Amino acid sequence: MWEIHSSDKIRIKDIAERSGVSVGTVDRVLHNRPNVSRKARAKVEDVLKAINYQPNSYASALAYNRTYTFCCLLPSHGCNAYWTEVEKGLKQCLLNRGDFHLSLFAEYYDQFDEASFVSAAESLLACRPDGMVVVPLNFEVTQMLCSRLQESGVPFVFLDSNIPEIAPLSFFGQDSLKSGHFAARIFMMQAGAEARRILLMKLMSKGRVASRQQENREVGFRSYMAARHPDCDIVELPLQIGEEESYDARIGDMLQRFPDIRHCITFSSRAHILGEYFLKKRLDGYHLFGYDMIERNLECLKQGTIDFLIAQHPWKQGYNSIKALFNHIVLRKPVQQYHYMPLELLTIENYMYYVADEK
Amino acid sequence: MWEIHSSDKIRIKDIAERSGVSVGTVDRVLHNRPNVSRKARAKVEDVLKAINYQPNSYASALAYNRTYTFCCLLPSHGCNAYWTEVEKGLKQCLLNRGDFHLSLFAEYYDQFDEASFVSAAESLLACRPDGMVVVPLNFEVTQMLCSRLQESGVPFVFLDSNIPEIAPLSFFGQDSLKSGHFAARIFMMQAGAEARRILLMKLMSKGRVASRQQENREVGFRSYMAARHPDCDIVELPLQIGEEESYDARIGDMLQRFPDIRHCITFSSRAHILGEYFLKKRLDGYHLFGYDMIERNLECLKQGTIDFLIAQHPWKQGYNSIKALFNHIVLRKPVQQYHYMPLELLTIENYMYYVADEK
DNA sequence: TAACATGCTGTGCGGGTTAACAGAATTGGG
DNA sequence: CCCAATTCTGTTAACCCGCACAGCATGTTA
Repeated sequence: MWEIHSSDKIRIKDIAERSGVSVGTVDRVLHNRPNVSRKARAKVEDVLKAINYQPNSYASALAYNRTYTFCCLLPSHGCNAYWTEVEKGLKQCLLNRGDFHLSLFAEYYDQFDEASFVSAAESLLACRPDGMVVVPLNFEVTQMLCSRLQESGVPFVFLDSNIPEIAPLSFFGQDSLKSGHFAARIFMMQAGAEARRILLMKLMSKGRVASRQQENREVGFRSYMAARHPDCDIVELPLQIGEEESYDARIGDMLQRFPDIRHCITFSSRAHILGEYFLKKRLDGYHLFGYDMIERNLECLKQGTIDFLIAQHPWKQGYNSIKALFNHIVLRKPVQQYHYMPLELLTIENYMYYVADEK
Repeated sequence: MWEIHSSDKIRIKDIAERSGVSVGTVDRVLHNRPNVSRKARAKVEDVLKAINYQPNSYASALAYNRTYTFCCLLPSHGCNAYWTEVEKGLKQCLLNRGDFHLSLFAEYYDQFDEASFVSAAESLLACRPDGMVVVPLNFEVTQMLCSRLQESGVPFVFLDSNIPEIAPLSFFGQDSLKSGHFAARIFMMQAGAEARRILLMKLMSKGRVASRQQENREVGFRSYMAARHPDCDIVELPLQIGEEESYDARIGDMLQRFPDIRHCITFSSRAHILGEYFLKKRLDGYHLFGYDMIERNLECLKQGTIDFLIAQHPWKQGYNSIKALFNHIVLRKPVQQYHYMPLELLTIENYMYYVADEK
């Protein structure tokens, strides 16, 4: 019925033929070398525009015989499964492009220490990168790094959270506001419109909400609630990172104080703190909504103490960040500016088909 | 903090060095050529196993200088958006591999005419394919084609629906049973446990359910319902393909006959038939659950007459099918046997982040 | 002394890059 | 209008790379 051929690919030789000049002239046009008459340049450019020429990237890389250095600046995370997945994605993308000479350098910063961001950035700049993946901290320090990158013409992409004013080459992450909306829709559908009180667990660090994502999702969530369920009381349960031994008591207190609570939600990736508590205390009848497909959350999902998770596709975020830099810098292909991850809902019925990574 | 290099790649020369033989011997082992002592073969194979050697695919393809022909056998579909997406995925994957010499031939068959399957298969076999993508019809005719492929050692993958007994190289599609489960969970969460009657719209063709997917999803759905909501009455509304002019009357009849129905579901991709009816008649207060992100369903989702869709990722199914054949045949890489698409729930809040395709 | 095993060398695969050079076309000045 | 100087253009060839494969001389074993 139909057929296509990948070798319909256009070579420089074909362009030369179609524009009635020699390969030498085409080459001069492609590389902006001098000694091309206006007439010849126009003819070649016409053909180039008409056929959207994509040079054979392997052959090109082969001939250039150049190495590229990418750097990435991430929050330090220890055993945190989320950032580990991001890292795996970054590395996998690089290794998948093994036919090119690529290097990837990474540095970590402390999310609650601006100075560590600056010094990590400094040591990455010393690598003279051709491109960079940055997980932004606040505007000031991120801006400081990025303006230096822009000065030297080094493209960079933002991962996880965006700062549009700085205008990265590309952004990879989730739309936190919409994510909060979506969570609210599903959460309240389960709770039922008649639910009068719900619990919001917040993961804190040094007195502040532990991540910007958490903050923004909550904003989206609350805007949906204000519009659709204004009478529903949202009880907050803040838990400090580092004070794990106090969690059980604080959760117990809260549930005792508000015995009508049946539905809990968190915008952090640690729904399992509540899930494991329910399991340990053999509490039935609680419903729990959380974020991120990490080991401990998955276990709770299987056990039935977590009902819903929203996946963030950390692996894909990492993979696609490097892919964007590669396409832009090495292949000189155009790159989309915003890449929002899908808002994927995971339950006991469908988690097994959530694909974290493609080989 | 860490660094990796894609050019840590191992070459044949490296293997020769590490196993203490010459490149000639490594070559003989790699290609199962004769004249290699048991001792040398063992040494080389040890190294190969230890480092998981992946030859440079481009260099390899270059040296082979071979062209590969893939064929695909699909149901004919006219303007049907679903299969059009599958086709786009198939083509894109081929074109993305433009540095190799690949051809793709496609033939269509009539889903309700076994003879058309046989004759389409015949004309594809005449192309002497190196690999094939098949959307199975029933066991008999599919088996007939596949046994001939197996005889001549031509690998094939199944797309959309699987026939495990025939043991394809790989399968790409959704787990219909689990999909029905998942749909039931979400659907009944919205309907509420107190719902006593729901409507199930079934798309029919020549007196039979129009697709196997539809059938299997319904099985999954009903098994969940039987277990959790045994008292809920499932009213069926069969609509014949080709009798579109009768739809409105039949829907109207049914809704009048069962005025307590508020929640409707279909396992076909044509939820929009109901959605557009609700819109046209300005009926409010109905809830609708369906499948597939196609134009007309999307419009209903935006208008609010469809609440939920489950996406099937047709583009990815097509893309990954060709990718699997390519990896197996050209790159000689191992291929996973089952590839179930994620069960992704789409709503007005998150549909915009459903990514149909990557460039 | 065969037959087998091994190391070594060389060639081709093929787009893109780059440079060198000869010849053609154009320009500018007398 | 002619003759140089300059600019442009086509041709050619070397090179990038890892892999496939063939040929041959030299070992090694049965």
